[in-house]
Amino acid sequence: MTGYYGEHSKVWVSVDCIIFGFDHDKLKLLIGRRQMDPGRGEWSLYGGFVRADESLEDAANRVLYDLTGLRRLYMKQVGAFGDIDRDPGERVISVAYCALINVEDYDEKLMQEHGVQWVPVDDMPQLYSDHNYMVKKAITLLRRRIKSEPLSFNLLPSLFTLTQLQHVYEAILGEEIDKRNFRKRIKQIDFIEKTDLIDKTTSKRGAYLYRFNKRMYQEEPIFKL
Amino acid sequence: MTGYYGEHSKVWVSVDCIIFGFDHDKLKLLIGRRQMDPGRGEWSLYGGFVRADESLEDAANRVLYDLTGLRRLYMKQVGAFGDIDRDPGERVISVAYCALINVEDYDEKLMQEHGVQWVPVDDMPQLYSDHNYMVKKAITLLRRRIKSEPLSFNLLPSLFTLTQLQHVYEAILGEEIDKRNFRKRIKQIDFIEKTDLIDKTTSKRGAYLYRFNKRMYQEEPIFKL
DNA sequence: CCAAAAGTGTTCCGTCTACACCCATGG
DNA sequence: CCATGGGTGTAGACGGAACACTTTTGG
Repeated sequence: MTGYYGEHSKVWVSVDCIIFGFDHDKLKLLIGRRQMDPGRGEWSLYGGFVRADESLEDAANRVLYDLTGLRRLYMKQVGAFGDIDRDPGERVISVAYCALINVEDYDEKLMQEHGVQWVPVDDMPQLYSDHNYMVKKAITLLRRRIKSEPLSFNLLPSLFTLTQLQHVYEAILGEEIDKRNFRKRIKQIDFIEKTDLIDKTTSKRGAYLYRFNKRMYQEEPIFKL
Repeated sequence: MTGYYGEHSKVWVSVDCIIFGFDHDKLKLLIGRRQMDPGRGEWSLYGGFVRADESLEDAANRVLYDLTGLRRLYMKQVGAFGDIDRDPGERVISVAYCALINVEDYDEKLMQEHGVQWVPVDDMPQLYSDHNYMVKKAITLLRRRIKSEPLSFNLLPSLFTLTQLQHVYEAILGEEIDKRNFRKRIKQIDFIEKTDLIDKTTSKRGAYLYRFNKRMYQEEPIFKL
């Protein structure tokens, strides 16, 4: 290696994935027991080192795919975390990514293989290193973004009821929303389409199923809830 | 080094500083000619490598201090940039930080020593590597933040007129603001204090000077413009 | 027949926006 | 005395928040 920057010291760089799901009306986080030293056995986000031949996004996607078997998930960078002692073993700089997935898409078997599980975000254990801080930042980001970006659909099946959608907003924002006002606003959004399908799993009467029309949104990507 | 993570490859990590100033009613960016290979002579943000004994924030502060001689500047992380080929020399991951400074605080001599200068953000040259992209992200971030955080004062002297303040908002948001509506809103904010000093440099009549009371803001850090 | 979730409008209030003229002063 | 930037108020539009009852149906 006849590099330009040889005199400077290199560091390890990892990516950590903050994976949110939505289940039983709660926002949940996917964590597992750390399988390597240092910190073996502690609750931790799922992560991995960045390889020489991949970008940060690629690394995050690889880690996500490895864990979930899913591709093209919604993903956003939360930030870089670089305190010297953040990792108890070595100096490691980590770039955190936040991903949203529909829990139904996640195969239970894979989950057990990797030893990870869903925990409610408002009842989270202590995590390895600065992972709690990363999660906190990710949630702050989510709360800001959900009002101006159609994120919520990534947490739901492709067909969903308005009640479900409202619960997603309530879970992320951490506050109750008036049903009538909520539905009024949703009706004005033309890329949230009502189907004539009815879901009877949650009530006797049944509720109409809706769908997020991504194409239509992309033609005019304006969203304001 | 008997490390835990020995088998993984390390990478270079740098910080790049996106330094904004406000002058002549325009938002400006501090850039210079790159003094090292590769890319020597190209316009570039000011940056440096992260050392083994400093956090990312420390590194950014060191670079900022080295360049400006100023400490405790307003600074926010913009994000980590890690495309494989982003640096034409080697694989370098860079963490960008956005800083706001009052151009009057910046010694002209230091500026010349480092060969940097202020350029208007809406008339920026092509920059080294992905620096234009970083700047674009930083501006997007600024625009969002300026509505909910009292950032603008970092770009102004400690005493400023309401016209100056309005021009900061206009420069960052890129749109004109109605003078009367603007001043009405400012009056409701109690941590923006009117002094009985008058600035006569910009008009014959003179304009009252105002001051940002940081203490008062921190007691009740709510800001909404 | 009743429990449980789905669905539906109106009123009020506060906030944002548009808009034009007088003031003070230095040169 | 006039050119220049500083400073002020009001009316109408709009959007957000509060609020309660009817419908459907499986068990």
